[in-house]
Amino acid sequence: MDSELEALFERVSSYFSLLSEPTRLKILNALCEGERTVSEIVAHTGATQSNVSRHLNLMYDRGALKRRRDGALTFYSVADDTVVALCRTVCVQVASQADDLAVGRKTLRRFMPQHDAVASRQERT
Amino acid sequence: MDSELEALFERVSSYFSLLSEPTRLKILNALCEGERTVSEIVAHTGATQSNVSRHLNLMYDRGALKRRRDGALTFYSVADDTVVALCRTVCVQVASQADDLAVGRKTLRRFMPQHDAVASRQERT
DNA sequence: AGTCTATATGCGCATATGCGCATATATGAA
DNA sequence: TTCATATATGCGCATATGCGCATATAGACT
Repeated sequence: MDSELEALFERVSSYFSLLSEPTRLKILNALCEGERTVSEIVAHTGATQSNVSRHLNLMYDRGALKRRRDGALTFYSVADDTVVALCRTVCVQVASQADDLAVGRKTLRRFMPQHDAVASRQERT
Repeated sequence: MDSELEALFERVSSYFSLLSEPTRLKILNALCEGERTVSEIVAHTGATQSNVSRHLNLMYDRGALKRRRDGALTFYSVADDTVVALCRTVCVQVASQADDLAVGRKTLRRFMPQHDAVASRQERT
C-alpha cells in the first residue's frame, strides 16, 4: 500500500475520530447557531465543565473550532464548516435508516434546517 | 439535553467511528472500485488476514458493507454509499489543508475521481 | 491583597479498541 | 476421509480514550 495514502488515511481517520464521540457532537450542535461561551455549552449539553473544556480544546487543536477570549470568558465557534456538514449528512443518514429511533421531523428540522427536503424525502420511502 | 438527540448522537458517533480507523479506510479504498474477496483486500491493503476479516465483519454488521458467498470465497462490497462519499469529502478537506502532506493530484484523482474539480479548486487557493 | 467567577489541566481509573497469534470453521479437491 | 485453501474467531496484551475529581490559572471586582 502506497505510503502517501497511508499518511492520508492516518489523518482522515483522525479527522473522523473527532466526530466519533457523542459529547463532541453535542458540543458541535450547541455551536451550530454560532459562538458560545464554555459555560453556555456546559449548560446546553449537560456535560461537566472539565469535559466540555477538554473536548473544546481538542477540537480547537485539530482546527475544527476557533476561539476568542473576552475577559474571563472564552467564546468558541466552528472553524471548519465541513465538520458540521458531515454531522448533518450522517444525522440524516442514521435517522432515515433507523426505524426504531424516534427522531421526529421536528427534531431533525431543528438540527439541520437545510436538509429538510432530504429528510422528508427519505421518510416517504 | 433532549434524550431523542442523545440517542441520535450515540448512533451518529458510532457511525463516524467506523471511519476513524486507517485500516478500515484502506479496506474501503480497496472496495471503491467494486466487489472484492477477503484475500484480494488483504493483498491490496497489506494488513493481516485476521484483521481484515474482523474489520470486514464489523463494517458488515453495521450495515456499511454487504457480502456474498461463493464457494470458499466471500465477496464484500460497499452497501452504504454515504460512507464512501464521506471519505472522499474528508480526503479532499484534509489534503487541501495539509501543506506538509504530500498528496499529489494524481493520488487524489485516483482515489476520488469525481472530486477532481473540487480538489484542484482548493489547490489554487 | 482577597475573593469570586470562568476556564484549563494533572492524575488515576475504567473501558474500548486494534492487533498478534493460534485455532476453529467451511468449502472444494484428491 | 484427508488435505489444502479461504475465512472467521477466541484469547490476551498494549494502547488509546473519556471521565471524575481535585486543583491550577486567569480575569474582574472590592
